[in-house]
Amino acid sequence: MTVMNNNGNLNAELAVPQVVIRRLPLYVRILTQFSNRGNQVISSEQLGLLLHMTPAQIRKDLSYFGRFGKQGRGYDVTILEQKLRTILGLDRAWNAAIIGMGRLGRAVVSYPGFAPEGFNILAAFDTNEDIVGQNISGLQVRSISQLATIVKKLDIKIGIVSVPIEHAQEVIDTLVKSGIKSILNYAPLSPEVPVNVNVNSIDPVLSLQSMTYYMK
Amino acid sequence: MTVMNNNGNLNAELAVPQVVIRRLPLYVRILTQFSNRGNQVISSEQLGLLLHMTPAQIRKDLSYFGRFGKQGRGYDVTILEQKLRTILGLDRAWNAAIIGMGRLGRAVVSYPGFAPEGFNILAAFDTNEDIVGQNISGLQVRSISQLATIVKKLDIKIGIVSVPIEHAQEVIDTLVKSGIKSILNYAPLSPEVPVNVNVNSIDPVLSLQSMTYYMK
DNA sequence: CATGCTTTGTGATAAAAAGCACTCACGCAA
DNA sequence: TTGCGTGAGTGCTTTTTATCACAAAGCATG
Repeated sequence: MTVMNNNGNLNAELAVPQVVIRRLPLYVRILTQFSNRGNQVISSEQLGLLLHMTPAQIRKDLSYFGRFGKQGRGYDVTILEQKLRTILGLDRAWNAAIIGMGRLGRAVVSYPGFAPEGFNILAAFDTNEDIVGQNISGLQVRSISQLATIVKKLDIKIGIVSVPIEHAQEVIDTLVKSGIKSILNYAPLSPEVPVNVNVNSIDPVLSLQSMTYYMK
Repeated sequence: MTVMNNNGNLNAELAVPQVVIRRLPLYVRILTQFSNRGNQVISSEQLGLLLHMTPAQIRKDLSYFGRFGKQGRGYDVTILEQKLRTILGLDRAWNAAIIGMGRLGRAVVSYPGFAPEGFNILAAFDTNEDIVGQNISGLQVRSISQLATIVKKLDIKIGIVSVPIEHAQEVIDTLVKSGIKSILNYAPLSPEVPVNVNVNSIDPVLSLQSMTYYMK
């Protein structure tokens, strides 16, 4: 794709806004459901209805990546799903390691939503020597000192942080040092990471704390 | 506060953007930490450093609610924290009920992050008659048929949904019918709710699925 | 194979959000 | 006191995001 950006530079690949990227998985999910119900074609209007967004936004979002629809008809559900999965890198499996095997960590590894989507937690770590060595949900808990080695050996690309807040930054630093570029963080802080590392935080308390604003 | 909005109408209360509301809990959290370390004053610059955002944005956000700082000095940590807690409605406790006491629900009720922030899960429900009646983490699991009664009796304002996706919409409808206006949803769907009901979804898979885009 | 209906793809426009930069309040020090 | 340095508050500008609206494309139907 050759584009001209607002500085007039040719061939500067137009970056896709992050908001758009964050919506693509929603589209994938709906397409999967829709296809499972036996539908072959879906319009941006139907998608919008299911996702509570305007059809125009969906069409715009998709137009960043190509022309997937047919005028007067809509999108082929299976094809669009496949295209989006490829764009997002969901056409392959990703290996993850989890650090922190306390209550939260145990809940995360036993959550059945990851594996069907191709996210495999292959290794578990902890700093507490009482926990290290235990077998939890089929995972042998290892010492954090082995992190870098195992990350390389098992081709782990994603780090999941489920340690208490006071150890979170330190653990994240260790993950970064071992070459991890993507971190799913369950600890309630805004971690410090290099710009080329991606952190996404799961924080239900923040969600509740903003909802209460509307409850008075 | 008397303001003139962009239609020229007087006395139309300027709505605070939702993005701003979603950032306030972050400020509260940092202020609490900062105060625990014995600091009495914080500048928008320091806050911005800790939260990875520009000082200007923080000042703008706060200016929606009043003038809390002192020029040449910064913000009194304790006072600002208290003001923000009041604005967000965090100066009181909120009662919640959880629906779905499977693996996920058990993990949620045993998560120790809610209570210290004033979110108390006072009741647990399930549809499965094998689970109803059990005592889990000190909560007697009740039948969903009792939801509306208990919501009233215990003054429950928040519903937490941790049922499998196939029951989620139905459970959310039940919550709405029983008068709940705020829902924390752990099921992977975009639920259908009336406009006056607020749903916030916790969805780690979506997070992972957008991170993979940047991992190729 | 024309006609009408539908729905995409996309420039243009509007709305929302973020950031800049300046004024002035405040505190401190001499 | 006065003068200086710092940092809040805010109007204005820029950037980003969302929406509009319409031309063109595809399908169905007769």
